[in-house]
Amino acid sequence: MRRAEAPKACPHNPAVSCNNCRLSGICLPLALESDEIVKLDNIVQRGRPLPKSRHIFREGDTFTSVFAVRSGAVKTYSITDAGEEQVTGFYFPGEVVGLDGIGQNRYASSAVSLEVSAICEIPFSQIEDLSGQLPNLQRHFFKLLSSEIVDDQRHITLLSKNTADERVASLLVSISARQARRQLSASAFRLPMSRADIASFLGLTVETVSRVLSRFAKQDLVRIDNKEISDLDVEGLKAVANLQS
Amino acid sequence: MRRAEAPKACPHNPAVSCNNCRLSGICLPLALESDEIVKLDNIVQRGRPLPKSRHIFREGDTFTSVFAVRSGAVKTYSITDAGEEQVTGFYFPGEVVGLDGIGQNRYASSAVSLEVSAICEIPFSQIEDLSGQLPNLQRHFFKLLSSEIVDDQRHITLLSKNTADERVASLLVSISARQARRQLSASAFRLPMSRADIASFLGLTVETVSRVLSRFAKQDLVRIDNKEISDLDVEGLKAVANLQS
DNA sequence: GCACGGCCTTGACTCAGATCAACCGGATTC
DNA sequence: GAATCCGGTTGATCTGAGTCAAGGCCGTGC
Repeated sequence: MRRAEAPKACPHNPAVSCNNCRLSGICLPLALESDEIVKLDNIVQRGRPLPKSRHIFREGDTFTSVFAVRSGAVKTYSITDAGEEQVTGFYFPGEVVGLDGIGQNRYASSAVSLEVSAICEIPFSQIEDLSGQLPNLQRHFFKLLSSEIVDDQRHITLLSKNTADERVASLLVSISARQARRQLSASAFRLPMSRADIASFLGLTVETVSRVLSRFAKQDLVRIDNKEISDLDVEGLKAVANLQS
Repeated sequence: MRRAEAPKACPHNPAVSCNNCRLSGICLPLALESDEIVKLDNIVQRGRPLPKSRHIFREGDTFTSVFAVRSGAVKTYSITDAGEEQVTGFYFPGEVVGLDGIGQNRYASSAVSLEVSAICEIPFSQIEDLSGQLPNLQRHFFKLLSSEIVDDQRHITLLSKNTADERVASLLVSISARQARRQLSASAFRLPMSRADIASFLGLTVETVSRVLSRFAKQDLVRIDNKEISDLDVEGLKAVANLQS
C-alpha cells in the first residue's frame, strides 16, 4: 500500500507540506500559485494523527479555525431542540469543516473523527489577513463557502423530495464520486460511519437504512459486508437515485 | 404608513442610498464605517420596482451579482432531477440572494419576486475588489455566506427530524421574527408566498400545509384569512415547534 | 471460553402524511 | 352574468417508513 514517492508516503504523516500533499489538487491550495501555496503552508498547523471518535471542535465553541481533512473521515452534527443528534455532513480527505462557525463566531455544529484521521488546522484570522493580499485565496474561500451552500441545498432537496431508496443510493453515489476524485476505487471502499450516522444524515431510521442496503445487495447493486462496500454499480444506483449519469 | 424622515420615505424608491436606507442596520452596510458605506454604495445598482413573478436570475445563468432585497419578497427554487420545483428559501428586505452562484460561476437556483419588490444588484467582481481593500466588508461577506450555511443546516434538521406541525410552526415563527427585526409587527403580516411554495419549502404537500394551518387557527394559535396572518401566538407556536423561547 | 455490550438485521404492526377526489370562492374573460 | 381558472380547503383512503420487538454477529474483557 505504500507509495513510491517518499514525501507523499503516508497520508497521516504530519510532515507533508501543502506543496507535497497529494490532496493539493482538491484541497485549499487548488487555484493558488506555488509561491502563494508557500504562504498558505506557513499558517497551516498539521496535527499528529487523531484517534477515532475525537472531537475537532464542538457546537458552541468559540470559532478560531477551519480544518482540512488530510486522511481519515469526519462527521459533523448538531443537537436538536429535542436533544437528538442530527448528522449534517460527512467529510473526506481534501474537504474542509468548520465553515459554519464564521457567521456567529462560534461553531454551529460539532465535528468528530470517524476513524484515525489527520487534520490540518488553519486559523481563520490568518486566512482573512492572507485573503486581503492574495485575491486567489479570497476567491477560493468564497467559492468554498458557496459550494457548501449548494451542497446543503441539494441535501435539502434530497430530504424534501426523495424516497428512502433514493436517499441511500444518492449517498453511495456521492461517496463513490469522492473516492474517485481522490484516485481511489469508485466501486469498493469502506464506509467509515455507522448505520445510525447514515440514518440521521438521510432523515431515516437505522432499520430503514439497513433494509434498503440489504435490498440493494439482493438486487446486485452493491456487495455489502458490514462496512465494506464492493462491486458498487454506480450507474445502477444513479438510476435508482434519479440522478443523470 | 408614511414615515417622517423624507429620504427613507418609500421602500420601493430607487433613489435611496445605502446610507439612508432604513435596512442599513440589517443588510450589507452592517458593520461598515460610514466612509466604507459610501464605497459600497457606489457599486450598488438599484433597480426600479420589479413586478410580481419576475425572475431575478435563473438556475444555470452565469453568475455576475448578488442581490439584496430592499422591499417585497423573493423565493429561490431549483428544479429536481425528477423535474419538480423545490423551493429552497424565502427572502425578505435586508436579505441577500444569489450567494450559491459563487462556487460554480453559475447560479445553482432561480430567484423570483413573490410580490412587487425592489432589488439592489451588487456585482460580485466589485465586491471582491472592494473586499481586498475593506477588511470589514470581506469579513461581513464571509459571515453572510457562513450564516446561509447555518440556516440551510437548520432547515436540513427541520426536514429530517420534525413533524408537519413543527415545520409549519417553525416557518411562521421564522417569518414573524424577521418581521420584528425590521420593526414590523411580529403577530400580523401577509404571507407573500402560496401554499404550494410553503409546502415545497417544508417538504410537505399543499393539503397537509392547509390542514395544519386550519388546525392552528382552530387552536387559536393564529388567525388566517387566506394570506393574511393576524393574532399570531409566537410563544404558542414556538412550543408547538419545539423551539426554546 | 463465555458473558457482555454495541451494532446491525429482520419481521410484524402502526401511523403520519401522501394521494385521490370533490368542492369552494374570488378573479378574469368573453 | 355564465364560464373558466386558479388557489385553497376538506374528506376518505392508502402506503412508505417508523415503531416495537426479537435475534444475530461480532469484538472486548475477565
